[in-house]
Amino acid sequence: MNKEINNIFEQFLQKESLFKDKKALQSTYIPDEIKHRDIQITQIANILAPALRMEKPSNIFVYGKPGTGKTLSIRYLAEQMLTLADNKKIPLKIIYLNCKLKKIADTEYRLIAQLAREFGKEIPPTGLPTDEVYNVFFQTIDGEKQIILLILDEIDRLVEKAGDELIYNLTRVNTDLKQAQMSFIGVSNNLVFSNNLDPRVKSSLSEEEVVFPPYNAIQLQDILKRRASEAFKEEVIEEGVIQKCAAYAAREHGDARRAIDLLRVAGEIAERKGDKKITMKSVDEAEDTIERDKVIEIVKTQPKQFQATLYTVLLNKNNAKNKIVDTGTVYETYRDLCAKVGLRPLTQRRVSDIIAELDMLGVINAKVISKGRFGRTREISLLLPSNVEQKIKKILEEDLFS
DNA sequence: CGAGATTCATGTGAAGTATACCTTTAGGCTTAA
DNA sequence: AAGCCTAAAGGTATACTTCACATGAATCTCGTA
Repeated sequence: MNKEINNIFEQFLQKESLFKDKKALQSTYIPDEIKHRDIQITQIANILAPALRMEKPSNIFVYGKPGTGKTLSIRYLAEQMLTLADNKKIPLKIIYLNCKLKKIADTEYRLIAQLAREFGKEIPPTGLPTDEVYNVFFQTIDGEKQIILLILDEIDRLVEKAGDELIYNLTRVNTDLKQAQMSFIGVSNNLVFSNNLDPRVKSSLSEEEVVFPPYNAIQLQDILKRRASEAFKEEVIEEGVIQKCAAYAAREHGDARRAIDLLRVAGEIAERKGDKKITMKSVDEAEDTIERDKVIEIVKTQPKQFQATLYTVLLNKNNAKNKIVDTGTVYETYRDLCAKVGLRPLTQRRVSDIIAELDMLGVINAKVISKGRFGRTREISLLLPSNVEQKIKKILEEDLFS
């Protein structure tokens, strides 16, 4: 074994970790107690409670900005209900689906297929009629008396891509079900989303509504302190670090997830450097790292064509004087690039859609504007810090030219 | 000078096509009685 | 004759293409003051 590598591991083991339990800062972690969301949690609990008596609860529509504890609260309740149901032998099933995940739940077929899979049915990725998959799903769940809670996270994404008819169909399944009953919990980050919904869909989905307001700085601090005490060992956090994390997040509409990420990454950075304490400086560094890692992760997992499109945007952006490019120039360079790397070029129509999707992912910023006499186009710009941009460029080059 | 027409470059919707994958069906081959 | 395998037929979802029309403000045109 390589001696250097071995050294790294040895050193790592000798170094005393700052963390006691890193899980407490990961996004999947559900704490025993959720702070400052009592009102929302009781509200939802009251609505869902009938499920434990085998009565179908009302459908709920939950909304609030990112990082306001929506997903966390619901998962927490789900967990509680499941343990209770398990003890008392109540046939309760809770399914959680995140609709923004590409290839999982972003079309009608895929959503239903995924649901059926949750119940242990094998559904092929394509080939079956959607009706058929519906049938399989119905029959599976109606096979026994049970209550099903379906949590659709980021439901706005789903509706945007697949239309609201799908939701309407889903909310009406109960009329066809003899034994089982199904309720919906739609979760959305987008506050105005429900206004664009078909009124019928809206009324059936949001029989009840729960709003999650942003946390304020004090609440954020409180949450962070709690998490930190679980995650870190005693005395490893320097004075003011928590406040700083909270302040950063409060600036971004009280996004607790961001605050927690910040703290975790700051801890990781400090640990890697061999520091004994997490300092303010680590937080600053974490601030840079986080955004970068998030975007990089997205970029890496995109299909080749998306990467190629993004790459041409990057190329053009640097040549343009005001850092803004338009669809036409992107498409031209895109074709050149395709020729260079041996990729079959797509039509401008498709590239236009891809640009729109990249915009939705938040990697680029594309706005449709009319330049009067000079036609109309998308003004594409990047909002990433230049070091992130360089890194992405490198990754794309590796991916594309190999 | 100003209202309305024109224009450009691309957005955008609808319909069609290619591909990958599915089930069903029919035929052919093997096997066992 | 029954059973099993394979290949063809017929069907679907998805990503993409093709076609055609929609947009919307800068610019042009032309009638009027």
